[in-house]
Amino acid sequence: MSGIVDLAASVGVSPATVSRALRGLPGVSDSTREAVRAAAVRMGYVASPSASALPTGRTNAIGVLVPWISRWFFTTLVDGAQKVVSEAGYDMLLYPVGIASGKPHRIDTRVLSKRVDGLLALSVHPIPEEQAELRRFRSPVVTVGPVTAGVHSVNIDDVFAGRDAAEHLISLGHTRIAFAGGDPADKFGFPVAPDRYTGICNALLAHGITPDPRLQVPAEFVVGAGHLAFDRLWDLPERPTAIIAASDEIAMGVLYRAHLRGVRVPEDCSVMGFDGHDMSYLFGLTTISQPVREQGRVAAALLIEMMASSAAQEPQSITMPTQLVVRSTTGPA
Amino acid sequence: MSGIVDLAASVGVSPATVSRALRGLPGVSDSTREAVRAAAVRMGYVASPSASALPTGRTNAIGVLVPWISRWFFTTLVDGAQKVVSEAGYDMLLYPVGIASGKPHRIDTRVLSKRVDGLLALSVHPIPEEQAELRRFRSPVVTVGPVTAGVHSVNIDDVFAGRDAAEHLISLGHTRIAFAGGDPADKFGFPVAPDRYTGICNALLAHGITPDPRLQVPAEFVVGAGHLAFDRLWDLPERPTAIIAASDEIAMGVLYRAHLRGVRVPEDCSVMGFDGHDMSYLFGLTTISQPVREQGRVAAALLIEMMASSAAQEPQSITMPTQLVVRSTTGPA
DNA sequence: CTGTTAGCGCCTTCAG
DNA sequence: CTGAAGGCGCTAACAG
Repeated sequence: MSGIVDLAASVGVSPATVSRALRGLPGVSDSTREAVRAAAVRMGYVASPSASALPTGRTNAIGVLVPWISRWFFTTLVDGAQKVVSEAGYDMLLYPVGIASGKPHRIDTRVLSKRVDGLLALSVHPIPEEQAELRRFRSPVVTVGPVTAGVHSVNIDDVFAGRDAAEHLISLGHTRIAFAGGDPADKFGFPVAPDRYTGICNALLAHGITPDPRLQVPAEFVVGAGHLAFDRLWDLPERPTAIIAASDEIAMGVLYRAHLRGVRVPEDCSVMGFDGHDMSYLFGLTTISQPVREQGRVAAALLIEMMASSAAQEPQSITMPTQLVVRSTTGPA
Repeated sequence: MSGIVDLAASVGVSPATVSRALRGLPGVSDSTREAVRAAAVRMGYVASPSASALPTGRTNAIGVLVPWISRWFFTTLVDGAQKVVSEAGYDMLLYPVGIASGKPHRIDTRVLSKRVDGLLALSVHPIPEEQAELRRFRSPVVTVGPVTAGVHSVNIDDVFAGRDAAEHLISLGHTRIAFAGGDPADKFGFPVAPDRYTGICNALLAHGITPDPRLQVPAEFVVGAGHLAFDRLWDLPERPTAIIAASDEIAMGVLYRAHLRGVRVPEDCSVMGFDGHDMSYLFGLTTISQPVREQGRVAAALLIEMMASSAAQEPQSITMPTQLVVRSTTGPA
């Protein structure tokens, strides 16, 4: 375990010079710098991040707050961010947050701010405690998903996306359009599914169709939730002619269950989802796709830019476009 | 940003006492400990990891080397490991490794060993440089997947799994059994797909069937690779009656392509995969399932146990069971 | 261009 | 049970 002192001694310079040489700081002659570099490689020396974090106050790492790392949406965001982060020379700390256990993010600003130079918070819940905690964070913060006032964010327009989905079905002649999504037990007001539903309702109303509340059934963002949602909708006295699921994963569950019950898609019922899941094409699923990996990249890039320029910027909200992808699960009413 | 000195002053004790009190070390009176704790909470004090890493040499973090975070297998491993890691109070650093770019792991032992107390290496390639680097690592290392001599590992028996898959098809009367997997361009000898194929061949031979090399077509571990693989197999003069894909994802691609070309599964051709992907049931996919999340948990637990007990243990290899899951994509020949 | 001198914030002997 | 002193490995301000 050679330290900076050993290296300095072996080259015949002071530790300070080694530090300057290796970090590319000015004020070192080319020959000295080269000698130091060569010796560092030869001895396998790398500065200890912990040790240099002390005087500089910079850890050279960013933290990522993730609710469910195993869900496609988050995995893909992290994947997008990771490339940018590692290319910028930062390490990435992954922090699970407690939504999975029915509780919202548990952001412990104190430890975190001593561990990382910046924070990427995915799908932050719009509850005051959580948002306040995020704003209290001393280093730059970027969120992906629901907007937190005073914090930079990358997102899509869920209301618009919902409208687009409904417009597609309406143009196919559907009027009894159901929605599978939203969680009545959610005490934290996570807005994604509700926003998408709002967009749907807006579109219906704009076409003179009154939204039927019975056609809205709850569903978490998992495949399994689609099974139950389909059953509830299909057992209704007046069935829908089309189902919009709050995510592609839910839609996949809907399709599965429909198939099992002998319901033909799209002849008996159209189905569509949101997100543009990598596998949705396997099901021929019509969807409102969003650039998930790209959002991860953009958020990470913004974060890194903020960390570089210490000047505090006006919080900005970057909204990325969504796109209707028509496949074979939607058809005429 | 209150430090340990401020806290100590506010309680009226020395920094040393604060340190002992907060870390639960013996030699502090209950009353003092409580007073310190209360003050810490009140002032929002948490010890800086960087600062305490310096004297102790422990960073309180573990590193995870991941080739492709967005692939289901790795995501699920990380998910399993994460719970264990965070519950043990460690932070998790995610390191992308360069396999994606056609290069093997680039393990920079030097930085890493100053950043983390332990390493979880997923799907390490069996090339000497990489394995040597892993063994050189000073802190505990656990791998998941291919075994590295001298390093603890968690894995499954891929040869056995392959044999099981083939046995299932043979028992259904199949003799022309194809395999979609393996990468001829792989210069690093990643053994998973080859091992599975070896198991298949063993089973065939045990039943007096000579493996036909033309029935083995390459496929990376992605859905898209299944398309091409199916086409190549189905355009053969003598078609197979069953296809074993090296992973469920490849199998999904095979199914998609088969469906597109009007090939009925399993009437015209049986299809099965490996891994037990969360979504494989949606396709009725028969598979050899492995406990992926559990492997992540077990590997993380082993790693943490090693970090706790400084005593070096004999490297062990934990092999987890696989299981045939019969669904509807396999049937009589 | 380079070395010297102080810390960064915490932990850990060793006294008391 | 508690405090004082020294050091972990590196960086930063100041000399030279």
